[in-house]
Amino acid sequence: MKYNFNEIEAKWQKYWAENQTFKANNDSDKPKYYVLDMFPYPSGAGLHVGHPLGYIASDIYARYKRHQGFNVLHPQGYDSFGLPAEQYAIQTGQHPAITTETNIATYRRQLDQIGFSFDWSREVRTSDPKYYKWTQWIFIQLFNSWYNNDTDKAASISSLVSVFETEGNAKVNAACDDAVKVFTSEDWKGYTSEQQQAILLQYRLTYLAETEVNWCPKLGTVLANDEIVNGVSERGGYPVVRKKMTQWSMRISAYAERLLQGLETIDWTDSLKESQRNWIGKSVGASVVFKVIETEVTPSLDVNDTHLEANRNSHDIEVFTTRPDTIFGVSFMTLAPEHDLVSKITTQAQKAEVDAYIQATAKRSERERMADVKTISGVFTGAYVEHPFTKAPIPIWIGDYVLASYGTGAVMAVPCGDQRDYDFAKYFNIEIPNIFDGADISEMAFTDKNNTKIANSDFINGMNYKKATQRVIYELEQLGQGKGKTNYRLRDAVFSRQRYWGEPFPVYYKNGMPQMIADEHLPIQLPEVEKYLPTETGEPPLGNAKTWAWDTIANAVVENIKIDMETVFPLELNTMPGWAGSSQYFNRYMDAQNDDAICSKEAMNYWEQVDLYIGGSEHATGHLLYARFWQKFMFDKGMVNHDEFAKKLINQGMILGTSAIVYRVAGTNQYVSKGLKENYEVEALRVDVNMVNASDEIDIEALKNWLPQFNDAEFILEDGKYFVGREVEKMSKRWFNVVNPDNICKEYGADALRLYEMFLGPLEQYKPWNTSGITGVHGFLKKLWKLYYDDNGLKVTDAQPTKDNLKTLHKTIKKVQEDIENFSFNTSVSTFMIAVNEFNTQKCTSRDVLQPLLVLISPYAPHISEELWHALGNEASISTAVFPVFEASYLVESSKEYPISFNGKMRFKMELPLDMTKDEIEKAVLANEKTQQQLQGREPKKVIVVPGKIVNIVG
RNA sequence: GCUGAAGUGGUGGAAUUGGUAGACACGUUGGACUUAAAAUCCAAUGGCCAUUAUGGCCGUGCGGGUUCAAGUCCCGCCUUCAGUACCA
Repeated sequence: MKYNFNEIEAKWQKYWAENQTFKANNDSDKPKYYVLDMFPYPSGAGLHVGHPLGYIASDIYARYKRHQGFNVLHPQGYDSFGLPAEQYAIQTGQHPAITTETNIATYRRQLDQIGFSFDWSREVRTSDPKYYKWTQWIFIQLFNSWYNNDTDKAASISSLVSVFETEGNAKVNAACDDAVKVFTSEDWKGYTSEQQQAILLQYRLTYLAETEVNWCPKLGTVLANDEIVNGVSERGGYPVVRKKMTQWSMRISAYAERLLQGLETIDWTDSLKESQRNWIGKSVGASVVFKVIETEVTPSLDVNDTHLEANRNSHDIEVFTTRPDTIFGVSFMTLAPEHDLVSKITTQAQKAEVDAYIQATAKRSERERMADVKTISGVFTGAYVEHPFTKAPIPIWIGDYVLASYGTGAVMAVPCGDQRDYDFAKYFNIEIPNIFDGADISEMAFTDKNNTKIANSDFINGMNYKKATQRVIYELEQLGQGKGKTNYRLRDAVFSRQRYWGEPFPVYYKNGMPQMIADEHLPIQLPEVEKYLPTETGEPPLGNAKTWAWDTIANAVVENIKIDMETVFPLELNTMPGWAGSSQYFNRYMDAQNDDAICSKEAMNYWEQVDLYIGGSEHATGHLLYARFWQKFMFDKGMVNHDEFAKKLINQGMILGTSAIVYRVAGTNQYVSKGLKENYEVEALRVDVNMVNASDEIDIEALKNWLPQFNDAEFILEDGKYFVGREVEKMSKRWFNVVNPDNICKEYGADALRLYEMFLGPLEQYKPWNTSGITGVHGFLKKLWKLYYDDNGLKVTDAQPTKDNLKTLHKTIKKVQEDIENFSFNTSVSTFMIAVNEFNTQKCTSRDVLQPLLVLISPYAPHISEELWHALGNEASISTAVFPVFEASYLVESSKEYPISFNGKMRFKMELPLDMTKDEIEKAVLANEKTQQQLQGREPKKVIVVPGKIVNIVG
């Protein structure tokens, strides 16, 4: 019988689907295990061989856990809202739902042919109204919540309202907008409903606010910080500018500290945790208030602009510093050009110069400002602040090295202790007082805070950094001009997108204030639009919808013409960002068909949280941070029972493409083989890798037919062959280096694909795909097959296994089990190859070892294992089989080949019984002829014997 | 700059955590089978030297160190990749 993999794989895939072999049960007595993949965005290009890498790894683990007796949840779905489908819709008019549906069908076919053990009965699609109903629902819960810093958790907004009604907001310690004003209970009761709603918006966990956003004109939408790479959009690489817009935001900053602390409790990779720590960017220091000296200040200050901070006036400048100990080294103050106070404090004399500077910096895009960090620029405002302790006047400057978006947008400049302040001071000839004992600051600032004592600093002279910091904070508190403060870089996340293909908000507007639609009317479904572009007035695409208004009597979406602002109101035109749908899908899988809740309490109590999550590290500061935020919120609200959603996370690396390059002689249609290209002036062109064989030789006829430009090309050959150059880069259509798993499955089989992807190298690593190597694992599968079948049929017998048979089997069990548990799937493949070779050499036919061998291999190569498993007479699927138990006794040997070393260098080997004592071993080795030969009559100085391992003779 | 990861044959990568470096596979070379190709099988394959079998020397990015023994541990460099960056 021949190994007909195509037939076998189709047969068992059908069997698994029909028998729902991998359906997970929500009420089982077995222990549970939840293995999750990052669900894919179904793009039009389909899967390439790089995509399934992580899925194969998680599938091996899931199948292994099933063999270990766990009830395994291994679901899959689609993150099906997103830009490409919408871009395609704009170009073709095709509804994104249709494209998405087609793409999903392709993905499903491709995934199925690889033989994954997914429980498809729990499939979710983020663009499915049945699913996004719950995304909308969570949005409403966030809207109806605020963050109480005293209890350190989210609480319902109604609890906040009752505090306002009884005592105002003076004692409320909330994560809220900085601009919140103090009011009493009487004030509160006197406010109109709109005023009250406006105040509550400043507390809600999702709120509407005018924010400076990253606007991408080309995409016509705002982008989150993590969607921008090097100043251009991650998708498409278009320029991004800053722009003020009214947007929904998520108050993720409220959770900054808990997101940081939570990292300690989860088993994620260090690099990923570090990325998140950097992104959260905690820094501890102090906030200091500097009072503007009033001489020239324009009198038209807004006296009503009171801040929660006591003692603060509108013409005070608050700064954040991590070095309060250097406060006596302050010689100027720098404000960001965008700082609110700039226009208020600038003197008449400096006004023209300041305005010119602000205009110049505003013109420069963020990108230019980032690229150009060396140029020092700034301008004096003419105003001064008073030093809190010395009362000396300190000049206020503006400089674009200060960022409006970090801290307070103002810094106290200490040129002797900070290099940027130093450079600025040198450039503008500002004084640089030295406050470090013995430090040399003639060339550069002294930034080493741990190796100096403070000098020239009044009450902190002679103190170290730590003591001085404490003292300065204490003194500032006494003055009411500062306090210890922790600052986070993490910004609130903008949650609005001016796109069509995303979750609509369950929000309508009444008197300009947002109103939530009640839970029972969800989902609010995406309306039909005539075109997917922004409207002529610049509104988002939903502005094109004719039926997009909320009738508060009928509780239904109705036609826009019915809007009367009495009972029918306009609906929100923005949609939610890509990360909305992916921030809670892992909980939905636990109970995917539930219409009454995201997940029932019972299901939640059973599955608890994801035990193993496998996905790419590119989501470190996006999805993985937002999902943790939502999970913590849901935990606060008692919807889930863990405040981290994934216990363990592994980042799979990427499989890269190996592009093929031909060299065209400049200005001709001649192509020169790689080895001869040095003799010509050439330009490199990428060609389809599928025309190139394993030795880098290209099929010239195929190339000629590939594109018209090659039809009458001439080739300069080496040894009658044309060799291409190679380049390792991301697999992408534009480099013609995409390898399609469909072709691999057809030619070598899914099992070969699975084994080979694992064999390529460690899971976490980036590695190039090279199709020629697959013959190795393909050959292994054929050998495996031949171990069970020869020309006469099945050759497995009931013969007693030999000692050697058992030794090979148990060696393999031990190694494979260790490998799977350590996620070193690459080395298991080698282990299987060695085992099969050994069984071949042993001429093993014994069912007692060949049957357990199949179970070991089945997580990796499920189809062939299932086929042979049934051929051996088993009725049920191999996935119900128990993983063989390792018995150490089979590996015990009575003797071993000892390496005998001289001065650490191995010289020869010697067979010695393992039960010998140290002394006996030493004696035996010294008595050996070869040892004597090596010693040449000398006495050894020392003999080191490590029983079972090595003998080393020092002489 | 900072943070994280990593440097082992022509290539992908192993090495039981300090104990025979290069498993396994690709590629290459030679051979068998075949009219031929494919497939399959066998042999060789880190470098250098020697050879009648046996052998010898050098080798895990570089330079030191610890140790009977270092790819592995310590110190100091170099390089590559990834993330992040005027963060006060």
